[in-house]
Amino acid sequence: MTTAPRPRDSAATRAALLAAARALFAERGYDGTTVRGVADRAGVNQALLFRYFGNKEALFAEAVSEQALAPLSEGPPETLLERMLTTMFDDAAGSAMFFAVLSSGGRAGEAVRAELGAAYRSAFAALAETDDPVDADLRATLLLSWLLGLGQARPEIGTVDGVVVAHVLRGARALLRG
Amino acid sequence: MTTAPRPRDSAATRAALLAAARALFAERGYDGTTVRGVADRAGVNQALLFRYFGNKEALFAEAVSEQALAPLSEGPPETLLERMLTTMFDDAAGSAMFFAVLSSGGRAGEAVRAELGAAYRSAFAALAETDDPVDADLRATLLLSWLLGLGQARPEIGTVDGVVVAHVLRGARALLRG
DNA sequence: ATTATCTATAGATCTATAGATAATGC
DNA sequence: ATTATCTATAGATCTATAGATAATGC
Repeated sequence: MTTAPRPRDSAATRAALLAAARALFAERGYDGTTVRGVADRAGVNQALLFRYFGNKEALFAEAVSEQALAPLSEGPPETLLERMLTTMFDDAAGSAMFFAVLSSGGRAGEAVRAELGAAYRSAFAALAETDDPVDADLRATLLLSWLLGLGQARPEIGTVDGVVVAHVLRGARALLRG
Repeated sequence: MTTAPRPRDSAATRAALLAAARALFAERGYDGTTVRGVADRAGVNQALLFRYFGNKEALFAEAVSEQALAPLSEGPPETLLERMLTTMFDDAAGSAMFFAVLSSGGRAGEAVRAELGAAYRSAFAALAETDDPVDADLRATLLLSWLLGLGQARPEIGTVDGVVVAHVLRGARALLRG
């Protein structure tokens, strides 16, 4: 019962680890994901993870940061929320990396999380219809909280057609523009 | 540096453990809370926790379930959301046990969480203005997700006066009655 | 010869248990 | 004598590292 050794391809191994990490971090958050789980899912020896990324936190940052910021630059701020909700609830397993970051509790990934949160917060704050910048920021934070909760409850909510998106958009509009 | 042994009072020790557990579970969720952390906070030897509660999960259930259901019976459904938001954002450290349960990921406390979620969901679903019971349930779930996210982001949001409550109520109203 | 992969294990937690110690009630 | 408290430790993870093995490139 000896397993055949992996073909020697460092680029592929690295990519497999990143893909596995993205899937697991998105599904279980930072603490709920073990390096061994990532390595197993990637079909890679666990020690290689450390060889390529150094430690768990560096893997997290590299796996997550780029994709998590992507929605910000893929369209205008006005459609940001709708695009996020659509990829989350309509596109099958739509890579909700954004949520992986936000839901990764503890002090781990603090830097990544802060950067990401600030970027989204300011995007949403700009949509708030209020003259008070503090209030605009607060509303954006409350909206981010909703997205955080939705990300965690997603397995329970399931992938319904456009109904979820419509409901949330209606609530968010009242929050930002009420 | 020997510590004086605790006075022998099993009732007080038990109560101290429950109080410490409530605080930590609320703050860090199930996985983020260690039995040693609970015992230390209670000023109690860690082995006593197992003597009195058997295991971590039983402690969680006993510490959390009663308080987490309390808001349901402390007023009419129409004011449920407002009461929850108020204790969460206005009452200093308002015991948000509800959130402790919801945010305690993994399979731990599954029974407690399912029971609690169902109770709140049906209370909110009854407020949704739709003839479709499935849609009512969906809207309630989306609202619960918001509360979950708010519970986790609370430290960041801070305790502002009534502004947070008003914003969330406005969004929730649009969600349920839109 | 270089370097990707794997084995083995250290060291740090964490939950849980067995059994010793010591304070109260009779 | 009873029982609340404490000591010590087992056993299971989990992150991380050191160093052996084996596949490729020259």
